[in-house]
Amino acid sequence: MDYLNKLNSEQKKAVQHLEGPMMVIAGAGSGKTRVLTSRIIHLLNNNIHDHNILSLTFTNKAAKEMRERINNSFARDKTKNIWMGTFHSIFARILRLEAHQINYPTNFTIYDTEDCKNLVKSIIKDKNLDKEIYKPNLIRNRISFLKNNFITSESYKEHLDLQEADKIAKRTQFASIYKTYESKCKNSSTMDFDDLLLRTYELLCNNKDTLFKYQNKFKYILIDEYQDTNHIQYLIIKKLADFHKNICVVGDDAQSIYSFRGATIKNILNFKLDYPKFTTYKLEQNYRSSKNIVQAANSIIKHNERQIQKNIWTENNEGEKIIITKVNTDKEESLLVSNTIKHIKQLTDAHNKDFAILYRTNAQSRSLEEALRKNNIAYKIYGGISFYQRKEIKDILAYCRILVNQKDEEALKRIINYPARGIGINSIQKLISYANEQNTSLWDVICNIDGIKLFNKGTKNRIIKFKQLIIYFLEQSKILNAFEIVNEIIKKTGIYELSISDKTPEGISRFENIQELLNGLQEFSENNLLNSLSEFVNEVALITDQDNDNTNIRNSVTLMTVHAAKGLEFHNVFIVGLEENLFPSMLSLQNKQDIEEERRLFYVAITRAEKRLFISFTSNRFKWGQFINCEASRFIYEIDEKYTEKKEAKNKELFQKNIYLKTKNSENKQINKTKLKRLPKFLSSKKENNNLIKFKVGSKVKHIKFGEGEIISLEEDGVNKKAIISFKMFGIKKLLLRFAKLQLL
DNA sequence: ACCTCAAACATTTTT
DNA sequence: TGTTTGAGGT
Repeated sequence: MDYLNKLNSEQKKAVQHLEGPMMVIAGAGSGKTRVLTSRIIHLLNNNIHDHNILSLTFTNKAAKEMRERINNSFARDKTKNIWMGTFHSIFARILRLEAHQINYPTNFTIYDTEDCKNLVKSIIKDKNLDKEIYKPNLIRNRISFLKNNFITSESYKEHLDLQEADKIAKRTQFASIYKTYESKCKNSSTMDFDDLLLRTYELLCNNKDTLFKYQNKFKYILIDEYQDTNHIQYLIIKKLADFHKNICVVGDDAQSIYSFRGATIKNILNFKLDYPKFTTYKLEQNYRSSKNIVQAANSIIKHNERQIQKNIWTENNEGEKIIITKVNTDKEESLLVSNTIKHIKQLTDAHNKDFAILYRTNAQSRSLEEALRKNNIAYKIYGGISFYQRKEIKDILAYCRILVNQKDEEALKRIINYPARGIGINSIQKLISYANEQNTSLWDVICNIDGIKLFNKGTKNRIIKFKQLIIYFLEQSKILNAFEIVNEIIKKTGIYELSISDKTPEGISRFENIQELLNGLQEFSENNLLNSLSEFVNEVALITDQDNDNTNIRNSVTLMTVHAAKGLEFHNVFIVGLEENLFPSMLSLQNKQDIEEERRLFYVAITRAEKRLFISFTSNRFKWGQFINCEASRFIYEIDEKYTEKKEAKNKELFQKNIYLKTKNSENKQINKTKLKRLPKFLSSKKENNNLIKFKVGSKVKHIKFGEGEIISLEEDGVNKKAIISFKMFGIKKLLLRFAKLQLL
């Protein structure tokens, strides 16, 4: 009963709730993970079998953490049958078990976002469509959006509004692309991330026995980060929980920040409609942050209308006030941050790992990096391209994927001419077209290349050689483990030679990455003796960088976007770039719901801090080669002044003048002068000038994202000329003409 | 098949 | 501004 003693009364109630639907509203820093793990321990203590428990999380890391904590209290053999993992990994597991029911092989492989984009690209090319109208990224996103709302290419026909939108955007062939995309995935025995959810839902809808089987199996369902579930996830959960209704969802509506990828706060707000007899527990005590930080966060979030009422409080110390600083440029901001880190390290026993710098967009990291390097402060940037998405890694993994599933077309396309073996783009294109015509897989065409008259002798021989190479690896993979087969692949294909001989800095880093992959593989192979290659391929497809995180070992300052920081905590947090058009983001300004999401994002940022919080904004930001005039974010004015302090920076070199939040007029005059000086430079650029002048009130325009619209009015002149446009599909938006890239119709 | 250079593009991200 | 993409040359 040790685990119960560590809980407060509300946590205890939530943990001890055994039967029936329940929702835990867990404020930031309220011990959410502890409640989840304690609840699982409590279930096990009450003789509920491990194989009857399903626990869903959003990241592998969260799942791993929970499992570790549970294994501290229980012997492994009592917990090993808990189904604990991400939505995607759990559903992939179900789909592999039930593959025969949905006409898929068990060994299907998974397309990541890049593979999907390449597939869309090749479909568009194959259909001879204009890639200016059918932008691969846009099409992929739309397909993903539809799948996440349970709209298949078949049911798309029933959604007239969606078709209308495509018609307006002149994407009349969208439905056909979608359909081809679906059938190509099917024919290559591959699924994209969205399929893992969509196919699971279809499986549960179409196979009553299977549904009963899993409804019965999962007597207790726990879901973490419920506010981030999207529609299809909601549908699946609802189906699975429908029989026992022992569903426990944990989340915080105030931390819902993923609506741009389909998460809907509705799922948490409407929980009561699906489970009228539910119980709510509110975890309102914050164990993480000082009083100042908690109350400042409360003062921000209360500006949101759509939320569940709660009162987050803490017994922690008052703490230091939040320091808000205004600077002139992003460069100064970076210096301010790095100097402050240095300063705190001198005054206290803080280490690099106790600091985090959070920003709205990845692009902001550059100047911060520079300043940290200058000050010799070790840092680590999160985000950007993850390990498994690096070209050199994906190329090797593509060989692995082919060995697991020869129909995996995107994998085959990656390796057929890598390393270069004289099978050029033309030959590959011919192979693909032929495969499409014959409605067969690329690999089948390669296997039967002898009977096909499309190629000359040389090309044919090279293709046959490639085929023999793959067949050799296939043979070898029967006797070698994952580590050994990958070793064989990189030696035999020449990838090893190729990468070790590249002595450029990038080449060396690529070689190191390959080494790291091999190290990981060796460890994996030792732990998974059976079928290790296919298991490795399956697992790796759903793994991300954040899962192998090693911040604490490396003792460096953390740089990341606010999104990436969710769930983490640091003693000292810097939130930089608190400016209108940046945080809140420009694209969110016209829409109240989007602004509320940005506010939640700011709330998440604030609540990462345990002891000290620093917020800064600049009046000029260098962006895309130009200085942009900025004003303080509205969010700064929303923090109750009781908890903040507008402070003069210590470094005289940085701050010759007193720079305070509210010195709006005097400060800005100075800045406007510098801005004006730069103006002629922009105006002398003919292209820029013409582009801006041609837009008049009443002009019909087209925007890349918002589609067609009409300019209602114009504001300001010169570089900052803005247009208020009424879009047919997206309503009224205010856009900076310089960035909007509007097309005159 | 490889290189070079200019144009285009760039806004949050997990699986 | 930096990076990526693709066109055009060899």
